[in-house]
Amino acid sequence: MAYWLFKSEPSTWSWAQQQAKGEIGEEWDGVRNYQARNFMRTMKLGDRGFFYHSQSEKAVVGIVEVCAEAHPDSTTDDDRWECVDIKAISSLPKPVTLDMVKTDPRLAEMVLVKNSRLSVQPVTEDEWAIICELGGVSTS
DNA sequence: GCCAACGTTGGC
DNA sequence: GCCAACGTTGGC
Repeated sequence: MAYWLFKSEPSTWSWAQQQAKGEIGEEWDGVRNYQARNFMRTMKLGDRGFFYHSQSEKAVVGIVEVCAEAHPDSTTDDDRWECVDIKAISSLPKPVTLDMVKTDPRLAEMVLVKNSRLSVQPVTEDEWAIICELGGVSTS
């Protein structure tokens, strides 16, 4: 299984809105960046991801699961753009802030730190475990 | 609200 | 195919 990170401005699409969608999940649409799209194309059903709030909050706030593999983005007629669907799994007991990520030397190589503008990013298994630990989530 | 970093676009 | 101009993003 692969791990990812989905970034969103809370004012555009928040974790609360994502959670309200429940089991049905929601299209991760609106991505207009080739790198981000390419990552979504490689995602498989059941892959896990972090939900990150950018701008004011700057913290990983929840865990999501890919519930539909890449398909055309319904918000555009441009067939270059595809997206996956994701559903909320659980909130982090303790949100992991960007500050905490930057402070932890084990997370220095995270894409979140290295390329903060990329809206869909891969996360390594190690990084996944560390952020779960910092967030108070059991990884079992 | 500013600005740096980055990606995309379009003219040549 | 290169590169300058422009737009967008996101941290501060």
